[in-house]
Amino acid sequence: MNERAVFAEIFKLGKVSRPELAQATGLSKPTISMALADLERARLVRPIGLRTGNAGRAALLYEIRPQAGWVLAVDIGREFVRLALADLVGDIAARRDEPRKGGETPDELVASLAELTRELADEAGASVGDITLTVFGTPGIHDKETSSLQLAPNLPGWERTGAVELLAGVAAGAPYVVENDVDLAALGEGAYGYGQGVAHFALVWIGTGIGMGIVIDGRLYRGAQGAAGEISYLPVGEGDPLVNRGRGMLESVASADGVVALATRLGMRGVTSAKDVFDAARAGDPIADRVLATEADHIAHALAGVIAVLDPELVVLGGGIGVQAGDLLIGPVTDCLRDLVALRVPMIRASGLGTEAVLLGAMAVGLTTARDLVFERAVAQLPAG
Amino acid sequence: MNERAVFAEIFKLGKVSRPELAQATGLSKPTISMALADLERARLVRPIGLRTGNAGRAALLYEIRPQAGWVLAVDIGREFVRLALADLVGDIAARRDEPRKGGETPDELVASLAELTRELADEAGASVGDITLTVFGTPGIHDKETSSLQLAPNLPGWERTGAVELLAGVAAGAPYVVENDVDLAALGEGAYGYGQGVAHFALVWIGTGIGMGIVIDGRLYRGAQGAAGEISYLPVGEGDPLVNRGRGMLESVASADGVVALATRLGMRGVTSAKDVFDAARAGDPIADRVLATEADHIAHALAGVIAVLDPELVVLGGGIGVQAGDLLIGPVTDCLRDLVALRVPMIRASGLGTEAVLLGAMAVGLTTARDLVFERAVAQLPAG
DNA sequence: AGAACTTTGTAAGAGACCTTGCCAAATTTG
DNA sequence: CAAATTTGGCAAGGTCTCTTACAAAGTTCT
Repeated sequence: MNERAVFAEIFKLGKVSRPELAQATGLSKPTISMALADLERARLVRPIGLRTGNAGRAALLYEIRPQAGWVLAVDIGREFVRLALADLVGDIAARRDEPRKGGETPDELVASLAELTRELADEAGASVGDITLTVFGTPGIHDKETSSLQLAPNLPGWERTGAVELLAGVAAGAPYVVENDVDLAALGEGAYGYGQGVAHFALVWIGTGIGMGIVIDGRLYRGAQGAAGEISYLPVGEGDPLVNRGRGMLESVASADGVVALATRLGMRGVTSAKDVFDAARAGDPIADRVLATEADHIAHALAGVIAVLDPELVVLGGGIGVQAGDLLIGPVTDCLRDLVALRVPMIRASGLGTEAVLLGAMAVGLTTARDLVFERAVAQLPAG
Repeated sequence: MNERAVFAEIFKLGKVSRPELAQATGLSKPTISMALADLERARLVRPIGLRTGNAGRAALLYEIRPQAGWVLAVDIGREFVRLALADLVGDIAARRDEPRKGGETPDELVASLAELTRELADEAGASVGDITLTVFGTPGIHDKETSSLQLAPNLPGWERTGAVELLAGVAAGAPYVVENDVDLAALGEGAYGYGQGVAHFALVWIGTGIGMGIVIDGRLYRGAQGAAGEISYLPVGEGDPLVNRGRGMLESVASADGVVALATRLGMRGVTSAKDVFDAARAGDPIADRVLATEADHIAHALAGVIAVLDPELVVLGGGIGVQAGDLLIGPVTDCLRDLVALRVPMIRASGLGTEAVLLGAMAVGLTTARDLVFERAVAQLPAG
């Protein structure tokens, strides 16, 4: 139908008049009026007032009715659970970061998420039943065959068949999507970060673990098993690959733990986190400098492989290390890549989204999906209403 | 329009009756009749006769008019130039393999290709002017900005700005497409080989050089600069990466030259080509076995990186080494990958298309593009005719 | 061999949908 | 306050496709 095109256009343009819609969609005025009447009956859009100031008659402006749908985004991280509830236009009405207790069973986690969701809905002046769609960002790989999470050691119990289906209980049975957290961060980068308007890019996530989200033609690429971008297993650095089985070579040398281990090995004292090393480097500590140089070298070698395969236009560094030390790493990594890459080195940038990347990505996916859902549902019952 | 759907369906089904088309497209019988009348007036399809045998009235069968378009596929290889001329349904009407003189200038090469094209057109009972589209497969990367070929040392002179435009002269100014040969081989594998029906796969080409073609969602993925899959630069094997600058580490250890070099280093005598080594291995030569094992190991390590990034459903080995030694390599490579890959190892197969892969891929691209071209052209002048 | 049945192809009618053209309403500008 | 301009609504017309009905041409059964 034509209503779909009009609906999509209103999202793109915000407050908009009929003639503007006609212009944008290429449809005629009567068609636009008809479509708007239907959309208004379906309570998807609403008139917002007159725009005066231009010559001629004042135009009646329409906008999406924000309360036509609600999206809940949930980032299930290692230490925190983050939630955001937004209306259909994407304005976040309620937000919460909650430290995780650790070692919860799936049931316990779902129960606490459900409680938080109720609180958020209250705060937003909505009810849990109004939630159109929930998007969960989790570590590991969501195996849809068995509804379980693989390769997610920090979520014990979720590797069991059917465990993922428990998440339906968070928002009273509303539809939900489960996506890898790094993949969501990549989508967040594409929607709100440096990936805007870039067709092909990769987000490399370096933190406690290492992963990569790949965006091709503006859409997430997951691979055949949903394991695309699992670069923690890239053969990088010295040593027998078999020694590090199960964790991945790149991950063991380049992750936060790897940075701390190397710093300690080189003689730094009192280092308990990667951030300590970066702070020391900023203060001019020569050992920390060497650690950083080694880290940049490892990252560059990993990126060389990624670039050879994918030839992206842009690589964004995210995750704990990307956020904390991105500014220190971009330069050396780019320099090192010049020696490793055949053609032009793609842009390398540090993510500006910080710890919000996953949640923002979840919201971006959720909003586009929710818009389709809401439209489908409303149009299905249009003839009756 | 609806004619497009009907046209596409006839390609898929071959000889087909109106009721079958109605069934397949979901359109009604009168609509099909109308569309067929238009297509016939445009000389895109033709009635081919009655099908009797079924109960009821005999159905009039229609098919694509093969002479409605011609596609020329050209594989510009290192030692040979291969050409094939096919009609719009894909039947190859004329075929030619010509050894290259070596060291030709672009003008000389184009002139000899143009002469061969004339001969092929004669053989096929067509004229050069009938050719709808030409597809060229070349080594290196086609830079569309400058109309030149990069990273193609075997095609001297083609790195100059505008050189690629000379190719228009091969088939009297008909539209043409220039694509990397390995990428075309991947598309060939997708259209006629093991890649049929596989959404995400990679074709790894190992011969004199090394490359990879990536198919994602059934379509070729080229990357931002057209350099996706240039895996010759993957950091694999021992040694200083800088030593092998310009050639790529993987390429220097795993290509045909690399195999010969390793065999000689390990003490084999009289080895001049990789094929000698494989023949010896088949005859039970222990040194050749070791060379093969090493080769399998190198390939597996390279594939481990590719798989970690792309998570393909299938990896096909092609090119000289893939074709000659695919059967010997598949086993050891797969075994080795089990130790290097986190999740399930994708299928690894040796291409069955042999030296035809590039040409078949060029033909596959050419046919789909030519169908669109022919349709567009014919429908544009329909109102008049 | 002929009647009955099945399938195919065409013609006519009807309905949905969108556009064009025209006119009234509302606001700014001179 | 009138002219100009833009907006919104209404009516008529055209295009496209489907449904229905029927004629045509084959097969199968008796």
